Amino acid sequence: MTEIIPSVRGMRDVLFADASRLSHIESVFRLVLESYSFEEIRTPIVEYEQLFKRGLGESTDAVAKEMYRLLDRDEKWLALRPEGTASVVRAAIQQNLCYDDRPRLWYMGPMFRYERPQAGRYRQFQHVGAETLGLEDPLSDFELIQIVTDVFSELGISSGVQLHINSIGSSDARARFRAKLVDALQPVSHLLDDDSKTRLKMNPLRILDSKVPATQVVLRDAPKLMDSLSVESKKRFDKVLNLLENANIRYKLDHHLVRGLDYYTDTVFEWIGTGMGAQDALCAGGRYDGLTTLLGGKPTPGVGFAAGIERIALLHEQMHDVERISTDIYVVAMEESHQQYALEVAHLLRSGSDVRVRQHIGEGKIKTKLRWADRSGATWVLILGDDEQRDRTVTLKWLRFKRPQETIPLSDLLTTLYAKLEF
RNA sequence: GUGGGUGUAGCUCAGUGGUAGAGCCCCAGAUUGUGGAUCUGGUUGUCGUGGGUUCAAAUCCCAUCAUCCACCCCA
Repeated sequence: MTEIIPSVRGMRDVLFADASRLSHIESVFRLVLESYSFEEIRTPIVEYEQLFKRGLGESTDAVAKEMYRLLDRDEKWLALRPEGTASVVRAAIQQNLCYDDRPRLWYMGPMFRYERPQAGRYRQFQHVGAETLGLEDPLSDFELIQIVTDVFSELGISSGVQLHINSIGSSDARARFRAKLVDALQPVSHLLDDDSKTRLKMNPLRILDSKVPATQVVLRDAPKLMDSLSVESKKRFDKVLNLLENANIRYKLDHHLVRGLDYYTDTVFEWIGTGMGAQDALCAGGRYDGLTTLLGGKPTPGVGFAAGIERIALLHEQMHDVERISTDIYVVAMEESHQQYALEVAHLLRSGSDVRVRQHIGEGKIKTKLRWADRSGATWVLILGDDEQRDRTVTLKWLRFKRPQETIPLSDLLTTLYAKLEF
C-alpha cells in the first residue's frame, strides 16, 4: 500500500463543531471591530525575512529560533509571518496610509512559528488583530482594550479572563532601568535561576516575568520599572487606567508584564485565561511608537493587539457547547423516477429560505435513506414518491419530535415551514 | 531546544511473553412508502514505524515518528 502523507507537525485539521467554534469567534471579532469602524486589511503571509528581523528584533525568540524561513527561487530569504503587526505597519508605510489619515485596521489569518507543539500552541495558528496608527492619545490604547472586552463579553467568556496591564515607558527609560536592574541583580546573581542568569546578559527585562519563585523573591528588592518612567509616561499611563476605571473594565496592574517583542513602548496589556494550563495568554498588545521608524517610515505612533483564536476557543469550549449543524431539511426521493421532482423541491427551498437543505444522493431502500436523514441531524425529512409527484405535494416528517407527518402542497411549503420555525 | 507520559478496530479503551478483545459505531434481517427503541446475525486491525532479543513479542530492548503535559517562548 502507498504510504499516507500526514499533516505537518503542529498543523492541524479542524472539523465540524470545532470549526464552527473558530468561525463564531472570528465573526464576533469582525462584528465588534467593524462596530468601532475598523477596516479590514489583508497582507501577504510571506514577507521578506528582514521585515521581521528588524521589526520584532533580531534576538527575540520569535525571530531567532521560531521563524519559518524559505529561500525564494531568486535566492532571497523570505519568511512565513510569525505575527501580523510588522506586516500591517509595513503596508501602511508602503501604501502611505498615514499621509492624510489615522488608519484603524484589523486583520485575521494564519501565523507560523516553529515551536514545540503543546495544548494551545501550534505551528500554524490563527490571529485576529487590530492596529490604530497615527494617534498618540491614550484614548486609542483604551479603545482597543474596550474592543477586546466587548468581544469577550459577546462570546460569554468574560468571567474566564483577566486583563493585565503595565507601562514599560520609552526605550530611553527602559535603557536607564535596564542598567539599574543589572547593577542590582549582578551581586545576587547566584540566587537567580539559570535562564535568568543568561537573561541578565542578553535581555535583563525578561527576568521580571520569570516564573521561578526564587527569582521572584529576589526581584522584590530590585528596582521597579515604574520608578524609571518619565513624567509623561506616567501621566499617560494614569490616563489609560482612568479611562478603564470609568468604563468599569477590571484590570490587574502587573509590574512584571514585559513583552517579548522589541517594538513595544509605554502601555502593554495581556488577557490571561483562567484554568487553561501553561499556554494561557489569549490576547496581548500594546503601544509601539518606534516601529514605523525601524521599518523606514516617518515617525508615527501606533497601538495594537493580537488575539489567538485557538486559545480563545479552548476557553470558550470549557464554558459553552457548540453544536455541529449541517442540515435542516433532508430531501428523500422514493425511487429514481422521483429524483427530478426532488431536485426541484430542494432548489425551491434553498432559494426561498435560508435553511440548509441536503438531498439524498445514492441508491437504497427508503429505510436506508431515512436512516441517513436521521443521521444528518436534520429537523425534517421531505419524502417524495408517486403520490407527491402526481399531486405536486411533499410529505413532511419531523425527525426530532413525535409529531404526525403531513402532506402539504408544494406551493405552501415555505409558509408552512416558516410557521413551524416560529413555533 | 530540554524533561516526562501515551500510541491496540471509525471512536473510547482492556489486554505484562503463548490463537488480537470489549463497548459504542457501522452493515444485514425481523419491518418491500417511514429513521430513532428492541432482538438476531455480521464486518471492521500494517497492535504508530523500523530494527533487535526469543522456539514464540501488542507485551522485553533500541531507534524513530506522532501526540499530550511541563520547561522555554508566546497569542
